[in-house]
Amino acid sequence: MTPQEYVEEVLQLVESIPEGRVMSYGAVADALAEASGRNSARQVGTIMARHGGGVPWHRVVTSSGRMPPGHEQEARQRLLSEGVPLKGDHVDMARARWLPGGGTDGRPGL
DNA sequence: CCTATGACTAATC
DNA sequence: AGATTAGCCATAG
Repeated sequence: MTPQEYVEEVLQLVESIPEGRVMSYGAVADALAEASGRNSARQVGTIMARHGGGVPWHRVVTSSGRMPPGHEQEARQRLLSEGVPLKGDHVDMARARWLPGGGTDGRPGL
């Protein structure tokens, strides 16, 4: 698994995130750990910073629901437009968190 | 090989 | 709830 292939995997997963849902960097890293062998939230963040253009990067936030520095306003706008549950200036991770392969919405209970 | 860095995370204060 | 600290880990020099 070359670094660029890992990047492709990350981008692919990010694109698979449905509207109104988000994933944390750690979740992305964890989900791709199976397909890539590595896992680290920082890695995913760095990859998004470099290659995040072209995918709905705003659907990827920190575990606290914070948005990438320098794009807070941008991300907030997009998330709001897509119906992502926001909690003031950050994403309501309790509701917006999404996991791949969870079916159509992946939301357990609630 | 060692050091520095970063769109992270979790624990404390 | 915001700020700080320490841990983590791959990439780049």
